[in-house]
Amino acid sequence: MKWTDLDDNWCPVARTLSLVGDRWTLLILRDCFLGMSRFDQFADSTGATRHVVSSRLKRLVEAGILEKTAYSERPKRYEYVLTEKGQEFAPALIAFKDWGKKHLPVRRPTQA
Amino acid sequence: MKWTDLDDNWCPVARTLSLVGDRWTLLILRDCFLGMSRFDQFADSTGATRHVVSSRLKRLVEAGILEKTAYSERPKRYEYVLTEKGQEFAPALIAFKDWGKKHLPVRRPTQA
DNA sequence: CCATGTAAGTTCTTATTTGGAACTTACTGC
DNA sequence: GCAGTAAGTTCCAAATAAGAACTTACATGG
Repeated sequence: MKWTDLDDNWCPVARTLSLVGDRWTLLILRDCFLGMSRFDQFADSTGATRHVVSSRLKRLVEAGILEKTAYSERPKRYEYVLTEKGQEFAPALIAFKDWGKKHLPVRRPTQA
Repeated sequence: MKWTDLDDNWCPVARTLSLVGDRWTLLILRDCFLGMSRFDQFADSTGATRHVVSSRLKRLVEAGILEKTAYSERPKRYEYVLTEKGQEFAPALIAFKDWGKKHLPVRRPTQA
């Protein structure tokens, strides 16, 4: 069975993950919650390749989780913003954050 | 940057996802919460291939999220059970379940 | 008009992961 | 010895990801 076959699975967790469960997707959503909205911000912050960021953003927009809007007409420039639907991923990200803080403390001090 | 480089990332969400963010992992954890504990149960329920299930279980045991115990000595047979650490993924899975129920209603009736 | 810069992708090649199915091991029972 | 059970392992093909360069559409300055 393929991962993409999960979109109409009996289980809501599976249906959700079929949208956001590929690598880097949830980290892009994290960045949106942190206030980022530009393509290069996502690429720099997550560390994913530009192609993957592009592919993930397209998927998230198609799913109605992010909204792609132009913030400049000439030249055409876009930003990606969480929709209300997207805002509702907050509990999941908070849960992962709490888990990571408790169980995976940073072993060395963070550098800028 | 590779996905596996995230294990000592500044962000706890990233560190968490470096453990559980690969395809099928969270669905295996879902199955554990549902009471499943055997290898074939995970393979049948998730739909992932046996190789992927094996690889994911190994990773989860290494991370201390699941515990692999023998429930039979002859022949040697194993089951996988959530540790306390693993139990603490419940909020994340509940969040995805809630999101999926609200935003991705099943379009056709589920069959047995 | 040309060069440079910016932002957002797109393309191409290589490396890695996943999908699929068969196979292997260690037992039990007949 | 064969069939069955449970838990993996192996191999090959397909898909995805990593990495880096390239392209497009603008603006600006000389």
